[in-house]
Amino acid sequence: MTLDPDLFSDCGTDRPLIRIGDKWTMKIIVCLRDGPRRFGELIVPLRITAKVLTESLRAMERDGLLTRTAYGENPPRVEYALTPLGRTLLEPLAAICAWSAAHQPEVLRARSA
Amino acid sequence: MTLDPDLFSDCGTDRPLIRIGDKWTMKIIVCLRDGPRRFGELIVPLRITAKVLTESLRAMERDGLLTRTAYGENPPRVEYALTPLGRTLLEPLAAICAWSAAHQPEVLRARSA
DNA sequence: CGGGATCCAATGAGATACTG
DNA sequence: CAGTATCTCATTGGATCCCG
Repeated sequence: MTLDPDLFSDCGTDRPLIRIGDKWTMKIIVCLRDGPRRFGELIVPLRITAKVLTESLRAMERDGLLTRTAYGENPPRVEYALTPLGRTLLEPLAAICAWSAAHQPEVLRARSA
Repeated sequence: MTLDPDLFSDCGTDRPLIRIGDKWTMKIIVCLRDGPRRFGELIVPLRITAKVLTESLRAMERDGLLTRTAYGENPPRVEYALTPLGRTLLEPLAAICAWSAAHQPEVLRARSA
């Protein structure tokens, strides 16, 4: 059987809906797993610049994956927290992590050959 | 509890091992799911240029996800097939597809708001 | 502290033309 | 048919400086 020429026509854009494989989305999800975090708290483990972190957080906020809460204090304090929707991403994330953990050596062996 | 500054230090590179979210890898896996396919057969549903398809296939071959078999015929015939390792990617792929199918409307609603 | 503004480098990927 | 060779462009992400 030959492949359907329109096999991927229902994908909307040509990218997957959520850029699940981009550099930051999944790592941010992991960082927020155990509760809300502040901007400066996220910067440290991610080793990300403020600009890129801001862009990533805004994009995830637009998609309903997390919420941004600014408290009118001085110095300013802002907290980011996963929404229930964002939390559902933990499941496919776990599947990818499991695959990676299970097959990483195999890939590295193939790559070095 | 504050975040471990070295939370992601064991990730090797800063990218996930397999670029599971890049534009082509997963789509190619889907195309090869039901058996070997020829180069020209892959081009049609993917709507990809020959150059990019070649690059993607070579990268996946290096990682041991698929095999390339050239038959010494004229006109040339080349077939690509998933390895057992490549086939194991179908599982996390299914998890992502399930998430996308389940939550796509929700994301689109958030995005348009 | 939590950004915004600006500039810049690397990568991915498309278009086009050519070939064994 | 199954590529290769160039060229070009858009996007991502990093560096640096500045601000309320």
